[in-house]
Amino acid sequence: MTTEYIGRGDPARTLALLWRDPSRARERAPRKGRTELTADRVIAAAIEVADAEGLAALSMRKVADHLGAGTMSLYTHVPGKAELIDVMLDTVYKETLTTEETPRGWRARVERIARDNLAMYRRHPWILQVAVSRPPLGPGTLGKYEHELSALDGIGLTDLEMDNVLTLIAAYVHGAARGVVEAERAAAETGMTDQEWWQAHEPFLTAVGDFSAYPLAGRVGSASGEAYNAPTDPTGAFEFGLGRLLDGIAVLIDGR
Amino acid sequence: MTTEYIGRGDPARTLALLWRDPSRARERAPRKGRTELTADRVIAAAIEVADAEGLAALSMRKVADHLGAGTMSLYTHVPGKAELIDVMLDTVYKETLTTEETPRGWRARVERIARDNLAMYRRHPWILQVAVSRPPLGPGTLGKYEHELSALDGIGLTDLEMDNVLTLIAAYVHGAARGVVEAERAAAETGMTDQEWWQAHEPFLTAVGDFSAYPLAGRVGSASGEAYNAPTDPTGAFEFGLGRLLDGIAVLIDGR
DNA sequence: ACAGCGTACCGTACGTTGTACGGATAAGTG
DNA sequence: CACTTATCCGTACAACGTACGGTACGCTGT
Repeated sequence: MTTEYIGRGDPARTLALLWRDPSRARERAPRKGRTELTADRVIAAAIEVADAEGLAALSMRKVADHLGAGTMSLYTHVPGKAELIDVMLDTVYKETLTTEETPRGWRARVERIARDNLAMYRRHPWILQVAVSRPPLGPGTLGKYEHELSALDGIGLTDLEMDNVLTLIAAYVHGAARGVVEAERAAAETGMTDQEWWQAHEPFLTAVGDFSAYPLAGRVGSASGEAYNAPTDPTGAFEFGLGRLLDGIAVLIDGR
Repeated sequence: MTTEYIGRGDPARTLALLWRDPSRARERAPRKGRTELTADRVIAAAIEVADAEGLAALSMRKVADHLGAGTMSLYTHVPGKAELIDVMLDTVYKETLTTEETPRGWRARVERIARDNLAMYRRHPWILQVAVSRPPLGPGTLGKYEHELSALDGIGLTDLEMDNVLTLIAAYVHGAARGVVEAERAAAETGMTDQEWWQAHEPFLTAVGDFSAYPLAGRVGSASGEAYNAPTDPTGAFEFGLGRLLDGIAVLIDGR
């Protein structure tokens, strides 16, 4: 059921929040007997709620409850929900910037990027619902872009090609991750396993009748059904697609 | 700002609606002086609203107003909003099944599928927000699957590979289409052109300061900025990615 | 012609959402 | 000890999906 979201707040307010200076965070002492509310705590709590219950269930009231604060208190630290989501996104991007050693060879590096992104979507599935064009220009977003560009630098691609390759990977991983994540969470959200879902549909479906118009769908559908014991196998599909994708990029790079 | 949606209704009710028999639609005459309300009219109106204003703005009240009916009258013909969205999706899939002649050669056929899907997302951007796993098992969805499988039949792929290739394409096109569509609609939805958006961010951004940590991002970003006079060029990115994707699939097919 | 029934239609109401507004409280400052 | 200012939050409003119950009218049986 689950309504979903696209973050789009006031640019200036969002930027101020994104680049807020943590060094001079507290100039005033917190009120006695209170755990102080800060932008960081609000953002962290919001991410927790979104991780656990999805963007649909992310409400200002729920975040406030999570913090033991009044709903309207959040607005002291965050301009509104749209801006909050923008900042949540940038915060997660920041987290994903691990300092692991980078593999040798562009193919291994690109593969790593793809897998890191998939892992991020798995940890924070709500990110799949947040708009991407005109991203929040925060340290996390810029850092992630820089990091991913570095995987492609110096192997003979033009700047435009580097950008295009990253866009290609981002598009693919986003799409494939949707499949993986939705399959993972489908059972929990609908209260039905894949098996139960099929069992709920099948009797009705066969009752409605004539599927001779869909011979290929029947053949291929039951082939993958038998192989995975589920309507689809998103993780296997991710691996397959990633392989083809890297092959296609290799044609470009190795052709030089 | 815009909340978004994932359709997930009661399976049995959705199926009944999906496979409803149009031949015996009306057994009772419409009430005098009224244009009769039907499931088809509700669905069509809902698609119109979603096309024009986005899934965020799709409300039962608005659909009813569009039809000159009371809000609760919709529930006579449609079980609820979640089911309505499922059926809207299947209806659009049905529309896209054109009977154009299929090109010769798998590459041209797959390219056509990708472009057809992009065109569909452009016409009905809200589809990008609707969940895909456990799709509505209606005539449109099945027909679309069958149609796309037929482009890959008989060229030496296993059934599983055929399914995986389609999943790959669907994932990529979905991701790329998001970029295209969001760029197209960003101006309208935020009331700012790309230029204005940059102008709103730039002064603040340079004021915040030090971007020496992002040398590649700066170089590549301004390279594509100069080339397209915009932060990104999603349509060009779509073309580039599609080319690489087809190259990668060719490695698999031609390698046989 | 008329009674009775079943369906189509819809007004009202409830709980939930984001957030504008104004009031309360307390830390910092003179 | 007054005054300023930032923090915190209670109340209120409009918009949402939809449960519930009522009304009105076409159809069927007599």
